[in-house]
Amino acid sequence: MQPVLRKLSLFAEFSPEEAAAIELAFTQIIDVREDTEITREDDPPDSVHFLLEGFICRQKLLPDGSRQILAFVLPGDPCDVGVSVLDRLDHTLVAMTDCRLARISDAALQHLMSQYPKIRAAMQWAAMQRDGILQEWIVNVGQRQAVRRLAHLFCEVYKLSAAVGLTNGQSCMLPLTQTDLGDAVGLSAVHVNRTLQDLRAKGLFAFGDKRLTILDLPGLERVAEMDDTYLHLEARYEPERWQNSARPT
Amino acid sequence: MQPVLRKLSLFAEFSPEEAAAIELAFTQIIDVREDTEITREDDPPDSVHFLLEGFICRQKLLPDGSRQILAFVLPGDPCDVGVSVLDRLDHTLVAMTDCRLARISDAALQHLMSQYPKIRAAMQWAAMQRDGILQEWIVNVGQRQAVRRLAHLFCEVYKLSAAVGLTNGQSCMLPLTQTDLGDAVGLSAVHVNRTLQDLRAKGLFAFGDKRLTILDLPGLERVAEMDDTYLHLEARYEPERWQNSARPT
DNA sequence: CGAGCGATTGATCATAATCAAGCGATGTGG
DNA sequence: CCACATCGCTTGATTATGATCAATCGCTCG
Repeated sequence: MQPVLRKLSLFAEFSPEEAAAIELAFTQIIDVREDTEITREDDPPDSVHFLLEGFICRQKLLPDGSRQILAFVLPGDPCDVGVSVLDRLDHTLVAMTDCRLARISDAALQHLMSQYPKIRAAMQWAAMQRDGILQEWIVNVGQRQAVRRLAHLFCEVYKLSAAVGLTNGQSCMLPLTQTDLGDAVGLSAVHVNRTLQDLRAKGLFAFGDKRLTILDLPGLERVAEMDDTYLHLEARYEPERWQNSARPT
Repeated sequence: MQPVLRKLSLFAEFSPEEAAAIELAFTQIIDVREDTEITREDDPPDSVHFLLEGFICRQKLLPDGSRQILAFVLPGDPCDVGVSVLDRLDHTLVAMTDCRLARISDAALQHLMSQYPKIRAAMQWAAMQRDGILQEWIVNVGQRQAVRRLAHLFCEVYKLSAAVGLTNGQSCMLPLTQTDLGDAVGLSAVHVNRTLQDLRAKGLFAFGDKRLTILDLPGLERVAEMDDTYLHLEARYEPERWQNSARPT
């Protein structure tokens, strides 16, 4: 199944017509090589990208050269929804692997959503999930200590991957170096290394070869104090809330 | 002017008709007292709130009792847009002062946006600004050291307040204790206290009596390494991108 | 074979947390 | 009206988490 459709299907069950509309909308393909910055300058500013294959980091650089990773983009996720209203982008997208993207014009996306309220609702759900993740990252970096922080990140990535069927057995893609991990959770690479050793010693997971393998998910969740409400993986489309969304109360 | 209209007007100039539509949509008023948790349980789940007066914190509590503040909600800002698609809320809203809110049904909001593309664009702009702020908070908490962190927060609050005319001279509302500040930037209250003393010694601002007074904005911005691109205060509605938004390319 | 990158280790340093106590203002009940 | 409790701010002393600096090792790749 098409990755975007697979992602949105977590929230709503789509009719064949809707599924076809989604598949059709995402036919313009762009391939990007590993380590490329995916800026939008070279691209019409009235379009939006979705990731089909690969792994992307949203990140920001500071004047002193340090880097903060803001989010991971997994296949099926939008890269830059909504940015067309903006004057200037405030972050960078970096391909951590070779990636395949779908480009869609803003107008086409608007059209898709106005034709199919269910698709609009699903896109909104995806945006809410993204916001929830951003918020949880603030919590992670602001409150948790190193071990918990990394464990939490691993839980999150694994659960998101598993939800859209991107796992092989107990493992999922995580093409990051220890330095990258540090930039994601606000720790130095050295400390990440030592913290990973602590965690590995507990036999909760294995991390290497660009993959994360979960050995003991409940154990990892306990260490992470994971409460996955914020991923909203159980949210489902409730038509009665949406079918009359074009009329006021 | 109505706070929501004032906020959205940062992005787009509204016709009298559009302005009237906005004013009309936000007529159902709810008053909330200081220190109240604004949950949505007592309220229809198909509605959304906007803050008209007061100051609200979005926050999350951890199992060990620690708290992370995720965002500030200023007059004119939406409190909970989009949550109607969710199964469960993943954070709490707390009124830091007595507040006045406007409630609007999801359907009415959808109607407003479908009638007026400019209003839809402005709402999307507000959402993008919110996301940008969330991202910058991750950077703040993840990368910056204490002095910079607090300075950055102060710059942000002041600039956002100033943009919507919520400043008196050089001062704006900031009804937080030092403990609250700590929970916002991921520092202990003790360390906030000491850091504030450092900053005060530089004569950049004054903070007390629930207000923040800026004495030297350029100086404060320098300390904060503030780059306010992420607030997108210069973004403006470009009709050519939106007027045909209902048709595909 | 040499260069470069990522992982690893050790040693030292620094930022910020924690613990503990005191102070001043405010508010409340006797 | 006073005694007392509470809250927020402040200060000092100590601790700890994590950063920084520096070096080594293994691996891949040109």
